[in-house]
Amino acid sequence: MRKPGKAPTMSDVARVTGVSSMTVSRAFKDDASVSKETRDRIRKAAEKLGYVIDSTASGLSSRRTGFVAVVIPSINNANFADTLRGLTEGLRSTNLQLLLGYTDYDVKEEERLVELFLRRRPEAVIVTGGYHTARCRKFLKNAGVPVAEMWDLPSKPIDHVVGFSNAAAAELMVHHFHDQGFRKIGFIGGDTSRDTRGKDRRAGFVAALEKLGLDTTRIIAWGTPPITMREGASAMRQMLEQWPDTEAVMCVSDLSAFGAMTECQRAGLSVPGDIAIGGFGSYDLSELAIPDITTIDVGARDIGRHVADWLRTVLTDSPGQAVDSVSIEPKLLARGSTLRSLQTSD
Amino acid sequence: MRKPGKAPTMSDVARVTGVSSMTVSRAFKDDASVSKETRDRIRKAAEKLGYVIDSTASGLSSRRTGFVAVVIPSINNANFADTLRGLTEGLRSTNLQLLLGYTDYDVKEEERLVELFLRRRPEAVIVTGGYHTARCRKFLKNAGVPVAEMWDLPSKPIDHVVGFSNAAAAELMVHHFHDQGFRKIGFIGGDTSRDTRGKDRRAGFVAALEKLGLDTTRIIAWGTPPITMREGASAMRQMLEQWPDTEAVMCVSDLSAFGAMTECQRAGLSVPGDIAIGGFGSYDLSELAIPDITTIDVGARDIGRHVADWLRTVLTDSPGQAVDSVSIEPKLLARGSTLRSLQTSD
DNA sequence: TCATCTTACGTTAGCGCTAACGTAGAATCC
DNA sequence: GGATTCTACGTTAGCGCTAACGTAAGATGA
Repeated sequence: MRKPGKAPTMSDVARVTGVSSMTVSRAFKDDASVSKETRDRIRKAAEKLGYVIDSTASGLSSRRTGFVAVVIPSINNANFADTLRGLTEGLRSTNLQLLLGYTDYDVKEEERLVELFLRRRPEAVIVTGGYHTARCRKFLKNAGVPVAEMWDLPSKPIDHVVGFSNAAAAELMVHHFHDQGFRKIGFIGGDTSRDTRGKDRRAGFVAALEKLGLDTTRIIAWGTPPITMREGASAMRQMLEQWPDTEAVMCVSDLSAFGAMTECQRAGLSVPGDIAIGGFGSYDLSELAIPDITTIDVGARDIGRHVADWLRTVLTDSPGQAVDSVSIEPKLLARGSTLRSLQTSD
Repeated sequence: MRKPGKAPTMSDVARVTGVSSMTVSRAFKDDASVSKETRDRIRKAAEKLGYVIDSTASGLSSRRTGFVAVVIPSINNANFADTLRGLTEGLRSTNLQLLLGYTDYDVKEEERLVELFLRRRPEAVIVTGGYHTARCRKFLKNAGVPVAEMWDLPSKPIDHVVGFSNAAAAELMVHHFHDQGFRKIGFIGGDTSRDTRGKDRRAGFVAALEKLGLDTTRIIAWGTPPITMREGASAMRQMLEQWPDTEAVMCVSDLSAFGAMTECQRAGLSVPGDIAIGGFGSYDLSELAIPDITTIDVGARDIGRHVADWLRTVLTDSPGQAVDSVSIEPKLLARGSTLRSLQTSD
């Protein structure tokens, strides 16, 4: 820790280099008109002084903070991590910085975060999902900056959208089960009051079963989202107790699917011989597990990339030409956990 | 998006409520002396106007930004997520906000992030690990704010430290292997040029083997940290090819351990019957896997909590009384993947 | 009863930076 | 060769807020 006095300012750098502070300011921007020698002199003096430009002050003055507020449900989730990766990569060429927050799947916490973040005057706000508290919606609408909702296709978008239909994705899995000859199909997910994307998946699951004329009662809701592997295992235990003749189970995520599958295996059931299991999210885990787990790839990284593309257009390149919202097409990855034809003899 | 004009300021709120902007400022702080009625009137007017206080300006003026910069290697890692959770919980009572960045295990990227973050004038900086570029160290030392290094016990700490010895943790695993009667012991990890904690674990592994007089050559370095499940599987394939008589393998993380274990199982080897496998980090996965995987719990959440405790002391409560650095004691969790006595007959 | 304290505000002067405009000197043009 | 353009800076004002200080009116004390 540097003790003596306060941090050096631009005028300090200006003084030692014999220029005005405005020239120092210009020397720290890319497009400004400063001669190369002057710029190098200033930069060198700044580095020697330990000067670091103060974004707080420059943001106030220029009215450009360089912040993009991003709110995701969880920081420990391969899918959202992929989206963030796409975002980060797409914004690397800009000088925008992510102001990142996670809600733990709580819209009230989202509201709190959005308010906190808006105080920082971000140049754009990116939220996950299309469900928000009324107050949060108001904040986002009044923010005066571009807003993107991702990972969902809200019926009443606030502004820009990059997402997919969770219900349609769930339908993919149901149809796959049906194609494989399964008829007694269950669903494992968390408490739906929080995870709205999980709720949409479950709704899509039920709707698809109804269209096929199948039983829609085999549903276990267990645990607070994000539902863990352990909770997936507990849920499967309940499922087997309540409906022992279940032929296939769709899980709200790959993690719970893995937990459910290991629970079956511990109970002496063969997957998919005795019961088929599908997941959601295309985690590494679902590819490595034995058997590998059928899942749905939602193109998480693409979501981030699309959001970044839109951001660059709106914030820098050409603010005029609006980019349309993007609808991602989820893909089913059929694997061993639901394919009896692939099953190796044990 | 609100189109007309600019965002309302404090003076706008002051005007409609008939007070000075200073009173509005006070109405948005907790400890200030404003009558309850005036405060309520101001708050109500502000909400109606859609006024949100501007932290950029207040930070510049008060020289307190409310930011705590946090740099972690990865956002998709249950361990660091737990640490962040501990931090977030510990700071909830304050009005400090995390400015979060991830390095992808790259110290050069850490340097870039630290410089970027210092521009925001955080009130403290928290970094992961004790290895930094020279320029990054200089930044941190000159920052003029408290700095914490976590997840490691650096020999030359910059300021505060909350961590554990990765080498000692690896030793725990080696001794466990030895106790179980294993002598031909291997190590699977990523490219050590990046993941310095992984490097320390490997060094501790080698040192422990040497002390026991065992062969230290069975080491596979494969993949860029964070090493994935898939890379763990590939590494195990190489291990079995090069040293088919290996009895036990320590993996740098639970993820690679799971990949390695499934690779063995696919190859028809029994775990732990033919080969024992240990992981690191105590992920959910290691408990659910079949068999469950012996691992090392490093108290990730405690690390975050301790850092938060220290932060509260240094930044608010009583800046004078220094808190000592904290050394966490990793714990070995012995499980099925290394315990032959527990093995069930297949 | 008057000095003293307390409460609840208002005034003034910046925090460190940059937008907008100004300008001297050199380069360019026909 | 005078008008014009360009390059490389400097000057001025102000972004929106708060620290520090000031003050009027009521409360308190002996």
